[in-house]
Amino acid sequence: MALEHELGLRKPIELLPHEALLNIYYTASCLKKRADEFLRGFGLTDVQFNVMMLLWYQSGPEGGLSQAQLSDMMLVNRANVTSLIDRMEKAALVARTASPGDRRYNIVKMTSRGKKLFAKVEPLYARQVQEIMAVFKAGEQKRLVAMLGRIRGELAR
Amino acid sequence: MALEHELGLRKPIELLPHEALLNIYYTASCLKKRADEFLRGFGLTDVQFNVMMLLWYQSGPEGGLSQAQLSDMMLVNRANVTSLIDRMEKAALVARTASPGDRRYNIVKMTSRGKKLFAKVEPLYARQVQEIMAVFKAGEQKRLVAMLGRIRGELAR
DNA sequence: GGTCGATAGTATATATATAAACCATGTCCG
DNA sequence: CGGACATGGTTTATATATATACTATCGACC
Repeated sequence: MALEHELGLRKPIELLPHEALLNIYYTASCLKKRADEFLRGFGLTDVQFNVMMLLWYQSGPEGGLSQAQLSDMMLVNRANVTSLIDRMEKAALVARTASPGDRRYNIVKMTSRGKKLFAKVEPLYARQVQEIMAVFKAGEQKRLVAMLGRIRGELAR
Repeated sequence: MALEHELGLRKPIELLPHEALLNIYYTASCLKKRADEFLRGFGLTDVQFNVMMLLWYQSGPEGGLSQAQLSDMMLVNRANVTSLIDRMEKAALVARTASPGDRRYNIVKMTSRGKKLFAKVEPLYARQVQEIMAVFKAGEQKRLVAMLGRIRGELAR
């Protein structure tokens, strides 16, 4: 459906480039809401789940990631990661451990509770993602990925 | 560029549907950051500018929009609009006015300062949007809009 | 070997978002 | 009429985000 109707606008969006931009923006917002709603049932937020996904799939040789690495991989300010990890540590999902060589770093690792929860939730999450994205054939998904990559490339210039 | 490299991931994103989802999510995030950066120069946030755009282009016969209408058009909780309009009112960008017929409503209207600022900023903003989206021809932009609409349609089911 | 600059994490102030509970007002229907 | 229900706005608690300034640590270089 057209964004114009979904938002209940009285008048159409005038410029096509702006309509395209708003489509990206609001589609991301809808996807986030859906993910949050699904994950709330497990006591997680989408951001916290993303941290767990990064720790699960992207951990380095020390068995975790530093807060700075997490902030890079999430495109957020590193100040943000402090409170995020505080909350996740309080929920016993992750733990800060000292880095052996360099005392500036915290290595964030998943706890066994975190791992157990992630192992349970992740397949259900992946299934949802696949169901939603099944509106596209693989070729279309690749085309979408390529288009969005071009926009980010333009933004980075 | 591929998301994998932009985020500095050690391993590729395994599932294409998930890669597509993350592309939407991070592209929106990059667009938001860019808009915020541009608008900060005028003392605005992207959300506040969006409110002004809605008030400018979508105002009803009373010359404004209610907070509930704004929340619908922005896909946010109406609780959120209270503090947003508080801040914008403090900055003298908008004003709450009483609705003639129904005392439950606030009609939010732009102040003359708000209108003057918007009239100055909007053309510059529109130009930026057009420059960024100029990586696509009009036909591609339409295809992108259609694809994203299909995803939201799937989410709404 | 001590100072300088870079890097990691934290603290603070502020903006945006949600959910949930609440009050005031409108509407509808028996 | 009057109670039930719906709607608009606010409040509160909580989560996420930014910018900025601060501390601790590390490395490099004279």
